[in-house]
Amino acid sequence: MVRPLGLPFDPIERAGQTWEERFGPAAAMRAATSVFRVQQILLARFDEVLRPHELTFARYEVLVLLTFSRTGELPLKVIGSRLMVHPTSVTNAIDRLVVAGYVDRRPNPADGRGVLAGITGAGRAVVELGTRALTELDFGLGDLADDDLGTLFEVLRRVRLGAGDVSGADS
Amino acid sequence: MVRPLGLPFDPIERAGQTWEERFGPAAAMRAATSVFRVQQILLARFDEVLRPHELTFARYEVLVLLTFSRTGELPLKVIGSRLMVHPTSVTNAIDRLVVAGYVDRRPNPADGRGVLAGITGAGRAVVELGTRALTELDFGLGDLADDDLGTLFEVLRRVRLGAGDVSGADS
DNA sequence: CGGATCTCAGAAAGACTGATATGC
DNA sequence: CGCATATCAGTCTTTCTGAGATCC
Repeated sequence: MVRPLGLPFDPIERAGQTWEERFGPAAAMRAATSVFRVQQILLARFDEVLRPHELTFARYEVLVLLTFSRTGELPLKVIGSRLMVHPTSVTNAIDRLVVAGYVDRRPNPADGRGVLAGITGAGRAVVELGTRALTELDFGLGDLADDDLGTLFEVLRRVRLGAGDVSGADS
Repeated sequence: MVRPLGLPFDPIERAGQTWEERFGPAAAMRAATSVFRVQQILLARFDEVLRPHELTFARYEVLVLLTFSRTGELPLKVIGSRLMVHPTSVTNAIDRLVVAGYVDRRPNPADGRGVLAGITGAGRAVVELGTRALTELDFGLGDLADDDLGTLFEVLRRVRLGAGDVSGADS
């Protein structure tokens, strides 16, 4: 749980004011800082409700991705690409999911170098529980109206597209 | 630097589609996931331009806060509160800033238990460099118009307020 | 005294580098 | 052969818990 600050003022707004006096326009600084703070708040909320299920949010995402595939298994390579995490982080996450019994490793019949992560019955069960917990939590965004959720997604998507999250058309 | 994915589709949008088929409304999930991804992108950009100055973004924030105080020094307690980080994280960050020569520790004359972190001349110089680098980078948000920056800040502020970032009035 | 401030030891997670075995 | 796919060892950063020293 993130400690509520309970400050008598908004620290980001306060910093923005001083910033404008010293350095100039602060709109980008305030927005970027807000992204950091909100990410911290959301991650703390997610990990809190997932901890009883022996999951972190990162590991939960892996399981969701596996349930989304037709066969319940995916090459580690694909997992890393979709979730945008480092290859060694994937190996690490899968290690822990295997220990928890939520996933197992299988050789990739289509590629002798590759490894498939396959979700187990226990994995499918825990995804249900985690999803219910996160949904009840409104993904930490219960203070936002549907309009705001859509706006937030669209604005952030512009940043992601600029970073090369997507190359081609489609979308 | 965050690896551009170059996927032929938007992985978050794709996940959102499957989510709606399986679990229901996906607006909150898409927005939350976007916050995580954009935070990752911004942090990578920031650390990249700050690394030559022996700074991480977290440490840069500490230095900025110090330059914003009249005397150039603040109790560690206040730093943690403003930047919303754990006390031990503050101790750790200050340790490294001291080693880099950007900060020194001073006893707090007003409170024998407390410690003040004071910025040095080298610290003030490096803040200038870091600020210039981040400003040139538009804080990673160069793809957004001023309207978008304001919208992003406002929407995220609603989330922060709900989390207790601010208790009283003012704002 | 109870409570606040800070430090330390230790654990955990994730991100990353560099090297390696294996197979395309 | 060069290249891709893991994995491993090890480092780094941040976060957190629990304990303690110090002082209000």
